[in-house]
Amino acid sequence: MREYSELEKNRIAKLERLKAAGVEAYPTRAERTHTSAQALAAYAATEVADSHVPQGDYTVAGRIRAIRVMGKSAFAHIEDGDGRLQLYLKINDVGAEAYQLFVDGFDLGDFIQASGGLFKTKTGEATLWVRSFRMLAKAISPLPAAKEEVVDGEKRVYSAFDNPEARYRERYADLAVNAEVREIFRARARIVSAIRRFLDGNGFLEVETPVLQPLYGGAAARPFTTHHNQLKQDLYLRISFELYLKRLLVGNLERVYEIGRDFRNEGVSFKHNPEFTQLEFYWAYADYEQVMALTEQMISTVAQDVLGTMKVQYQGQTLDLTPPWRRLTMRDAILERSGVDIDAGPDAASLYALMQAKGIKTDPGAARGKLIDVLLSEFVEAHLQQPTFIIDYPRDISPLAKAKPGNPNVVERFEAYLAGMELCNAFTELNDPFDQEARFVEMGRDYGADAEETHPLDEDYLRAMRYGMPPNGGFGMGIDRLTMLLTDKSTIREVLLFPHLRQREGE
RNA sequence: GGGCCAUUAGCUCAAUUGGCAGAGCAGCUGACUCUUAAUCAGUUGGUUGGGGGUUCAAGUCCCUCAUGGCUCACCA
Repeated sequence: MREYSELEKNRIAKLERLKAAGVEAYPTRAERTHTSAQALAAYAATEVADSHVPQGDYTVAGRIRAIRVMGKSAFAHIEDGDGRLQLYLKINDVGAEAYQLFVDGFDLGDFIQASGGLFKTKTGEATLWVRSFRMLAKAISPLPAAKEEVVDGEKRVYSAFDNPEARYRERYADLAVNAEVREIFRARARIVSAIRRFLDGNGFLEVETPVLQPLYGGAAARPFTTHHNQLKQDLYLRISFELYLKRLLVGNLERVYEIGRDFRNEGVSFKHNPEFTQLEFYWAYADYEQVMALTEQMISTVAQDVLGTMKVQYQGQTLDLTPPWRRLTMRDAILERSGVDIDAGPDAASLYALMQAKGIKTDPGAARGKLIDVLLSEFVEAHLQQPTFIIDYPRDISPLAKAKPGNPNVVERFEAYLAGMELCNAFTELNDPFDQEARFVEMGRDYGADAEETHPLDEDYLRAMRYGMPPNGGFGMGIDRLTMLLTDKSTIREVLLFPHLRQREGE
């Protein structure tokens, strides 16, 4: 049973009074001739003899963010999608009845439409001298911010709404009250659109592949499971797009990409959300060197488009995205930071022994790829602040990547790191159906003890590959993480409109 | 899943050694026809996250549950 707070009861009473006075509190239509920014720009461009006399005819609409009543006149600030505008209401100009209605019936958070001319107050703020106004939508619940004003071009916030849990649970209120939060999502949209422009401009075709899949694959992650009732078939929410996009290369689509949602049934952290937005592209006749070059070009171009610079401020440091980025083999990276030469440990047992000798604690049963992963995340990642490509990964943790010619234990794969965080993952794609099948089987053996990490053998994918798949380079990147980097946010939740939170009791 | 921390009015936060739960803003009443954190006077608002315990007395100490934050683990 919903219970209204004292403040909400007040507003409901006001709503009743407005209705009694014949005011429609939720009219069907609104009118607007100018946004706040358009009105201010139009006024600024107007020749004005006496700035204290209202000029022009503007109708604006927005949410009331501040009200200052001084007896028989009142000031208010409204906020719309473009910014803020001050309103000035005077009893002589709007009429006693309407004026009283405003003072008694309008609250912070209400949507209002107002018409009049613009003038400058004696403190110099361009302000709408209201001739008429009306309610567009009455707010029943008070917005969770007490006060917020722009003074001397500087924003001052009082009692800001900044409790993270409340902000994420009631993101609508967060957005309504915190303009800088709206800005994050505008930036996010510009990032996605810049990526599309870049890939489209490079001859890539945007495609859409199934989210509901009979088999999951393309990454090592636990899937969400669902069920199709009529077909009586269990389905998985995809954990990656990879195997479907590469089927398209078999179909002679040479450059494809998809931007969409992946789902991974795993832990939630500052850089993991159960669903996240992924970009993957596949590029026929290219290898990982070409993909690397395209990657640094794409990300630096996006930064330039969105931020106007390739030197990005992130958590107090400057990340320079200007190509070319540093390239470092995984072996050298690990050797440099931990003193362990992974080439000297060609199998799990010998590598484990090397790590033991250095006093590095690990799980003795771990596969070689896992051990390398430990070395990388423990010794190297934190040092990879400036953009760096870590290249040439061990074969046994890369079942979809092609081996480096002359070195069967190493595959042509890279990951880009920025601010100590993995940003993207790419490789020269494996296109040999026999090798691919062997890898699938191998994965089943290496991780067989843990059924959840077993990579299911995708027979249809192998069938596709047997029709012939051109040599190609593939790429995957989390859009959320790129957005974190470009908006200077330290957690993924800040760049997701509705991050996953545990359900509250009773909801 | 583990560890640490947090949860007090609509919002942001106080509350000494366990000793009458407070402030600012918002709200309400009144004054005020160029204010901008408007100002001035008055005033309402609390199951201190839920449950249990110790105590003459618990926001404060103990147990437990819930949610969140940070962190570790997990995450080719």
